[in-house]
Amino acid sequence: MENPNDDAEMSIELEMGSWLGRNLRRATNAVFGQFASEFAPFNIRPALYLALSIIERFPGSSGAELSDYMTVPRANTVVLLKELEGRGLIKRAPNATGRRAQAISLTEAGHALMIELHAAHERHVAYLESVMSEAESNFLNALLQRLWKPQAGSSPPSEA
Amino acid sequence: MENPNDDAEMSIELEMGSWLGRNLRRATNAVFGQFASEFAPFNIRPALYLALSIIERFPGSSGAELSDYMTVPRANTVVLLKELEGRGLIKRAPNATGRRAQAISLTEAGHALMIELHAAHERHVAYLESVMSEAESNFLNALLQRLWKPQAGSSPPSEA
DNA sequence: TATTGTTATACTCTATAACTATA
DNA sequence: TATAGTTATAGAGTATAACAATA
Repeated sequence: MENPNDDAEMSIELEMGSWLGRNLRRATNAVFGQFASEFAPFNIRPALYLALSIIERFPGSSGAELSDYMTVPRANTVVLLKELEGRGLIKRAPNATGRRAQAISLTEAGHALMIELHAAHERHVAYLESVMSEAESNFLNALLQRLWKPQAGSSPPSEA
Repeated sequence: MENPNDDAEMSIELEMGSWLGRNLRRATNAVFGQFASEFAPFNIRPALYLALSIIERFPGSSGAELSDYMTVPRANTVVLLKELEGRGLIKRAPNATGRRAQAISLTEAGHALMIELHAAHERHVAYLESVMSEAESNFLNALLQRLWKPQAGSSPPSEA
């Protein structure tokens, strides 16, 4: 039997209110999957598009700043930057103030690609909008942020 | 500077409505992280707890059935079952109807552990309830399911 | 032939430790 | 000493291909 017990399965889903984590991950994968199908022609993953978008918006940022924007460990952005640089989409110039911090910016090819990526992104957003209303989306985002964003007053004042 | 531009960062988060994917992943990780901290003493990951819970509820299931319940490829449940069996939490008996399908059930140790795991799970749920109300949680779950669950009428009737 | 169990592999993002080079 | 950049490794869940054994 390929669906042993629909009622039972449903009860599993509903009773264990805390399958929230699972629900979250599946939704994540679904959204990323739709994103991937939209961006597949450009071979761009979500993380790459985010990095490119931030670089586009804040050209001249350093890798550490990019990491801050992405709220991701530096070690990870390094890999992204390496890949983007290898593909000729970004360039890293020695910062004016010194040689350590790198001033990252899009190349011409990067700018050109971003035009297409933004279009793909709009299609992705359109898909999401077909699934839920803007009000629902806003509420969803607010609830999600409540789960991971440090809430004001939720942590005691720094002891340092 | 460790937080280069709070306003800019916020604008990134808000303008790109489609950072929903990112928002989802971070929320997922946060929820799983809280789960992990609660289950750390037992060295049980979410997937293991889910598998154990299903086996507890539907003893005698086969691996394929468990895969159906979890909506996960068989290849993955095999690994989970192997780990759980290795830890003495489940047993696999030759099914009465034949030798292929395995009748999976909890061992005594498995049942004993589940008592503690359920308690840990309740603490996890309590945490989630401290973050959002039940109404919000229900709405969140509904929206999430809309993102990944096949919607009624969203796919054409089977052509088979 | 179809299904079950299995192994291996790959992919996503995230996270940590540890090293180098620079300021 | 502190920061930036880097490398390597690991962890979580998910997914696919491919094979053997069984029905």
